[in-house]
Amino acid sequence: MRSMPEDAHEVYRRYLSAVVLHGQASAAAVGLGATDLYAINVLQLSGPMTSGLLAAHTGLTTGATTRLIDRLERAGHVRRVPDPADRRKVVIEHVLRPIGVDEAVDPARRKVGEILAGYSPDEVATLFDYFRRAARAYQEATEELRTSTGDDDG
Amino acid sequence: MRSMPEDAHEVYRRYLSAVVLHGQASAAAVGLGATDLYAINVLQLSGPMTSGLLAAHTGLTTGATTRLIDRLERAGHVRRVPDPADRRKVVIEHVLRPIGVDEAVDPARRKVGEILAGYSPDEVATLFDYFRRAARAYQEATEELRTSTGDDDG
DNA sequence: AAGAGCATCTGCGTCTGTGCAGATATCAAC
DNA sequence: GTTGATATCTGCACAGACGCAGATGCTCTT
Repeated sequence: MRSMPEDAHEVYRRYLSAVVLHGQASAAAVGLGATDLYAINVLQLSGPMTSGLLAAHTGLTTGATTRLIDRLERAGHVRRVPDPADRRKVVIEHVLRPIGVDEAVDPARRKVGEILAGYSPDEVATLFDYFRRAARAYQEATEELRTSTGDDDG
Repeated sequence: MRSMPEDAHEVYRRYLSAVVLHGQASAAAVGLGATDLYAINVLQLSGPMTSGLLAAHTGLTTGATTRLIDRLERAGHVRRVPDPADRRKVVIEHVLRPIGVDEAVDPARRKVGEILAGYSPDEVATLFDYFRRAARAYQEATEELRTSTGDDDG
């Protein structure tokens, strides 16, 4: 705690804003809406899942989820894969290289790559350790959010 | 480069997804839409600005921006402040403690705080150095995105 | 093989967000 | 003080996304 900079709060807030802002901007750049981006992130994080499970994760009804998947599939972001074990189910897979997403994200990726290249191996190890831990922390925090808002409120 | 872990790409992708996902989830938890969140992030990053400037930043028309500000102001996220120098202008200020945003973000903040507390002072310094650099990098990348998409495409 | 239950899809109505164009208030120049 | 330009706001209409409820196809039990 005491080792953190004075303006830690502010620095971190700005950092988060920048990351989220960029995420949205890149989504908008390839014609994605909020829910669509949300769903793609869910699929990236948790891996392929059925339509119903995706509905539960996003908090949408199954009907709305079908439309969501329609949009994503039409845009080439996901793929419908029939579940061989249960032919009623449809597994939604995130397609890693859709239309222009990589190109949209590329500038940021290159910039971050350059930044990371400037650190020593030990420092890079620290950073990636943080990335792993923070990813899990945010994932848990997100689930808590969804739980608390999805239960009593609409 | 060579010091990065094998799965650096994957780790970082998951990290980014988690952060963006959490950003959207917390926004949704307090009833914010995509553009609204976007605008708030812009205001957090770049500070108070006029309605027209915000319109330029978000890529919306001035009319849509007025509505956007209406929503944000009604929800208590921003405040309209008349510009004393030019009474035609309205400066939009981000209000730091709106309704339940802090509470929504609190779980994540606490988790990240605990993670950061586990690092040595040197490591924390490295992390915050990264936060600063990365924030700028993402900000620049976002502007590049907006420029390339806002020019020729709608 | 028949019936009950589950997962996903489709039709329809509603609500929100956005663009467009004109209106209003203010500033700058003469 | 008047005129032209600028910044923001308002009326109207359209497009997109969502919920609801019924339909379809599949699975499991009997």
